[in-house]
Amino acid sequence: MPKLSPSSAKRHWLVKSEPDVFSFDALMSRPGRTTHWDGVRNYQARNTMRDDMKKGDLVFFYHSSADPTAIVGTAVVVRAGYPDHTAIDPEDSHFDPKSRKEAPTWYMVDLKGIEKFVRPVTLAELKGLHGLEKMTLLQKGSRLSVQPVSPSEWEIIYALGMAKA
DNA sequence: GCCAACGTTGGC
DNA sequence: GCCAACGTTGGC
Repeated sequence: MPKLSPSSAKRHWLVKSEPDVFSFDALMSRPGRTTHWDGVRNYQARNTMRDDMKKGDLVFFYHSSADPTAIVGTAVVVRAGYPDHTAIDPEDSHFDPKSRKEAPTWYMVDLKGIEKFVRPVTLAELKGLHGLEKMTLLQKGSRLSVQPVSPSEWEIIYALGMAKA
């Protein structure tokens, strides 16, 4: 028998990062391959991190403003949403005077890198794949930096990323 | 560097 | 509540 699953099924997500700012390799080089996903200042992405991302959920790591733009690896949520302390630090570039310690506006999660893809799965390639027509990343004008990935989308992309060339 | 698309702010 | 102006994102 499989282990009893928690109350809700594991979900899948995608986070964007500019590799010049914080790359997947940088994540894998951190102690414990783990980082705070801080600095997100968009309400929809905030809601996702605060309300929906749970420990154990799997995450694609996407390089934006890169050459090429691509999904480059996987991570796992190791801590669910909690207040983003950079929002209440006046010295921090992500400081937001509207956020207060007693009533945080912004949230973050902790991510741990799992696997670097054998090869990047580029945005250009994703656009041509059957089964990804509804993927949030591929919707016109989509700019969400934290977004959902469906189980079938995850399967298609993961298989490509981990396939021996 | 350009610019389309989006989110936020603030005047009214 | 409307909407113009502005700032940001992010592909190209």
